[in-house]
Amino acid sequence: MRDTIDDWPTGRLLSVAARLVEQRWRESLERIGLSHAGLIVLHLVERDPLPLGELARRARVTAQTMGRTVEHLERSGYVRLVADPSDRRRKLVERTEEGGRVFDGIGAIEATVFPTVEQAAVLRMSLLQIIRHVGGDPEAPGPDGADDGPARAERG
Amino acid sequence: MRDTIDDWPTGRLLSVAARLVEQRWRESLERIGLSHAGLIVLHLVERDPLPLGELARRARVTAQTMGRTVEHLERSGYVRLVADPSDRRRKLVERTEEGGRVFDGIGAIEATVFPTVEQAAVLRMSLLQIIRHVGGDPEAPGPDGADDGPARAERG
DNA sequence: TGACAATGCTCAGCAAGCTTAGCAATTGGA
DNA sequence: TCCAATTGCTAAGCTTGCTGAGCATTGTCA
Repeated sequence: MRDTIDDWPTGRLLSVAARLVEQRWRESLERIGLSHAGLIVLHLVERDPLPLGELARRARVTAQTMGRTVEHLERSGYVRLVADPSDRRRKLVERTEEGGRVFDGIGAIEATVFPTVEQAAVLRMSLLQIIRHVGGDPEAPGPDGADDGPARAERG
Repeated sequence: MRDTIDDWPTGRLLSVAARLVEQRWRESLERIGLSHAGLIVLHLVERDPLPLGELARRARVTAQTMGRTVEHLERSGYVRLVADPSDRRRKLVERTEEGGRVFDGIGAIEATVFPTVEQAAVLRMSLLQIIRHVGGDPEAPGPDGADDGPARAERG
């Protein structure tokens, strides 16, 4: 009875699948100096600049992690940090032209990176359920401010 | 039109969901000095000791990463490293009694950590599809040796 | 047998999660 | 007005992914 992955708990399958897909992304992204985390940021600031903390909330990571990811993006020239005149504690993250070009070119390969699954819609729905259940819903505050609930700080 | 997570690509949802679930695990595991990665190892060596490389293949991580995870487990006293007399390059990873006790106590909380999803069976099937598609099937060699395919080295 | 390739593991270094601790700016109440 | 709490971000340190490089052992073949 050779141990087989079919018996693994779902949480473990989730971790492994996510890691493998992220790795596959890395293979596509590394040649343009972008990471999967950076890709998410470029996506989030597609329309308007956002403060660092708001980015963190939306991506469900801590402000510290987001700070470092943005720092790398900035070094690559894909985003720019702008001081918020209305609140000097804040730094707004803004996409550069180069960042926009790179991001727009990526949409095409998105389909080739993520493998085809039979019941994709159900998969999406399940993942959203998990995220909502475990991670809360940090999108309530809205893009123009961050006055509402903390992202996932209810455990600190 | 406030940006909402529902529009995110599935790969990104997968990453976020996996991370959130892993964090929840950490909250339960940290008080006993165990990590999610360590938990997987304790699971894999439940029956018999396995060489480090075989563990890496089954968990779909690199040998270096597995080496470090096992090192931490060893420091916590949950596994033991035994030299393989038949191949002195190898180190067999073996669960200690303490490791067995801890692992057995964890099964109970497994259900409380992973949230309930409506179509759990479809979710599992989808995750397995992704893993098989992206990560290959490194379980072919069998537990008593590692003579077959490399885990995910076809890209090196 | 002796040289070369393959295998198993380790070391060093990077990215991206996390935590705790801390500084600066803003807000709010006495 | 002024002090204290809150908020936004940074610093330092840990784990776990990764890569590339390197050492020891084993296997293979001339």
